[in-house]
Amino acid sequence: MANTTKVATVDSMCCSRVGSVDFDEDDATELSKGFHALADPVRLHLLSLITATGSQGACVCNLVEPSGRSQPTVSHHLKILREAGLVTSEKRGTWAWYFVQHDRVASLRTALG
Amino acid sequence: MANTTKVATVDSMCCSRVGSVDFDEDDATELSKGFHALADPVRLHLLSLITATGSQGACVCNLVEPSGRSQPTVSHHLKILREAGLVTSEKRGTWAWYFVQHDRVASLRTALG
DNA sequence: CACACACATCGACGGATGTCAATATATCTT
DNA sequence: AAGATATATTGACATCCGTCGATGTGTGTG
Repeated sequence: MANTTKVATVDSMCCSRVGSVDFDEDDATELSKGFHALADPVRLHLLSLITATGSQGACVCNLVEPSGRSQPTVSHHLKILREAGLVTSEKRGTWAWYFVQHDRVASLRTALG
Repeated sequence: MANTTKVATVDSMCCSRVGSVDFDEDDATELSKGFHALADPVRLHLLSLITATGSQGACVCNLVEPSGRSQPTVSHHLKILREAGLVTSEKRGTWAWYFVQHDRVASLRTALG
């Protein structure tokens, strides 16, 4: 109980854990943005494909076909994952590479328990 | 890698972990339902309030006012949490009590890493 | 039985979301 | 410079979602 105060929560990311006494509407709003990004099967599949590459990252050109969606749709979902902080991207020539932001994933996991 | 086969995943709940080689569209669809239930600040707040009661559970009558929403809206969100398997409910006289389904929460946490 | 109370369901509304075709932008190749 | 390739953006559309007021349902109380 000692390190559950607002002040003690680190890294600007987030939050009090769900179930904590000081888990308030602001925490809920912040957290819900992260879970919202995970609340779509295409995005979860994309995140899984990117995660499976380890630190190497995934090229968009290798994500479109396995996702079963059009290229613009994949681009749209990757943008949502990026804006939620779950992935980062890097342009390499013509290609775009995506990487998992493990810290953010971990913060969501931690908030659940 | 030895216990990541489909067969080895336990408890009917779910799933291969995100990033696992055999995390497929079906896993993504199943998981996304769980995260969808968490993708709303009101539902996260409700879940937190219920979690904070421990094994005692929370009466709906104690959830409406802190949520800042109308009673029908709270009832709507509780239904979504229930259908996602994150909470259970029990009628006691005129009141309805809600309890966290810790197994389900844990399965979502586990799927994240 | 009649009334009050707690909760669920229904109906409606505005706004958000997932999807794709078309188009724009940027980079590489010849 | 011209074309080819990879990705992002735009626009349109159907569907889904959160919200509330009104109403339904079941339970306890006088």
